[in-house]
Amino acid sequence: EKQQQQQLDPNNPAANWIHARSTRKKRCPYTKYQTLELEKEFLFNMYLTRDRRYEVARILNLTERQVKIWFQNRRMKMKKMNRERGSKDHL
Amino acid sequence: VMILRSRFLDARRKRRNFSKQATEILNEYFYSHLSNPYPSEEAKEELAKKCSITVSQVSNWFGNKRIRYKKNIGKFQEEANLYAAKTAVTAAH
DNA sequence: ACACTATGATTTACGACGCG
DNA sequence: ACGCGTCGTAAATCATAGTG
Repeated sequence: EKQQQQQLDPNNPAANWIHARSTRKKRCPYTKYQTLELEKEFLFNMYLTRDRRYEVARILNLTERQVKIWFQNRRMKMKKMNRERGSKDHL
Repeated sequence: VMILRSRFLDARRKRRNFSKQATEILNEYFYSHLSNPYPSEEAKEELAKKCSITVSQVSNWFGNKRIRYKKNIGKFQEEANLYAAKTAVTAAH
């Protein structure tokens, strides 16, 4: 097992908080078209059925996993936007 | 209408750098918790209040700080020493 | 005015954990 | 066990602010 060092020494990188799975896929930004279509689908329904997910993935040339995760992230984004919109809605 | 809406939403990316005092507070926390710079939700709320920014902004700041620090520790060495000395003085009371 | 860098915010992709 | 949900995050990228 890894041994932890002290944080008092400035020379110490103090790094056990270095994660990063080596197998992680590099983030690749989606095209304008892909994003627009995903947004349209999200507007239609925030949650995907298995069939819709398959179709969307096929049409946009993304994996079903990517589409699933995009919707999960999109819901979190909406939640965050609502949270900030609720606390103070002046303007 | 959609255009106006999109412009408004894009305006979220309009930003101002945080105040010197806010950055000071955030850095103090970061360097005094260098072995585990992950503030709890409660700690984030406290930092947000002290810095006059939102909790999301505190999360963004720590996310950016952790990755940028890790990517180039050398570049932050001077800053790290500065805050280490500062907190040492504070601790010495 | 203009590169170039610093910095705050947003976007992909997971790991950890929850629930039915 | 499975499979999809949320939550918090890493890492890359974006967009602008700051600086020389």
